[in-house]
Amino acid sequence: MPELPEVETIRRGLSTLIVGKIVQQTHNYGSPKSFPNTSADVRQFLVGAAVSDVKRRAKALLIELSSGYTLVCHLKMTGQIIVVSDHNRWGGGHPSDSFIHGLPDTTTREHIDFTDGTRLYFNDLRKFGWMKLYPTLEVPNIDFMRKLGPEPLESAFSASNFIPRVRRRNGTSIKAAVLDQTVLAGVGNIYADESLWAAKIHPACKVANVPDEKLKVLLNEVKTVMRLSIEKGGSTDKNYVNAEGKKGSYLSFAKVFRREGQPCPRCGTTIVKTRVAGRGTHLCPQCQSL
DNA sequence: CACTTGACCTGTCCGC
DNA sequence: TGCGGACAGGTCAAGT
Repeated sequence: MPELPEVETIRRGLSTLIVGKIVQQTHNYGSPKSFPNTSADVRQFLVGAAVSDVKRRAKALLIELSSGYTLVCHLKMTGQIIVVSDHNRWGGGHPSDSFIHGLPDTTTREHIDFTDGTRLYFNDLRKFGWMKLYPTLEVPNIDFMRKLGPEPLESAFSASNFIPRVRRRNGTSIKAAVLDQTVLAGVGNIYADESLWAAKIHPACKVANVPDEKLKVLLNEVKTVMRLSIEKGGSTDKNYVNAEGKKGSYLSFAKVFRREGQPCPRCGTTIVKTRVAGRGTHLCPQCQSL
């Protein structure tokens, strides 16, 4: 569920909450793999290191350390990263911050303690997410990173760059192509549906049948939708929260996602939910004809 | 090679 | 009420 806007929201939170803090210890809650303290020789680059920066690439968080290592985190579907300060931990927090008061909970996989008493929780109900240490210089070369397409919000990523990339997937549906992280990075199911609706393209339409002009519109809509969502703190469908444990409000601005049975905001036709590219897909059958 | 489907997990919701 | 099954959707591996 965390897509680009959600991960970017977490990144912004982390950069104010943990940059400059020093790792004191880590604790694993019995999760078998994919966590940094499974190997002592790697863990030495975590404990004692200061957080120097927090970056994002696609849907991955990059927590850079003064040791020359980077903690790379992918939240997949249900991952959360929540930072709790001493202030909250000892009862000074706001009563509405129930996530914070309930931690750790049954979904907690790992926590990292900083020397000032701040604690970072990595929660993941479905255990698809991972957190791994890599030498910072090698991060761009790890398999997951090398295959990624451009960041949609980089101004240099224009239609002239996007169109040939999508055309490599001419044989598949436009939705599958937009979800393909090698075409462009960071779009997931929510923002694929939203941007295809905005561009008036049927998600099941073959890429080959979408004219360049429409692909150009689509890229612009992807950018617009992503920017709005970041502004709204991302989408909370079920369990996404930001680094302070708070929900995002983008879904109240969504036009089709999770709105099956409701009228299309553009033409009033009832929004339907179908299956495209193996995913639940929301669309307006009037605006988005095949 | 290009593309699609299933696996990875666990909680929730729906129908019987 | 309880139970089984479908579903949620990011990414990789396996299958067509």
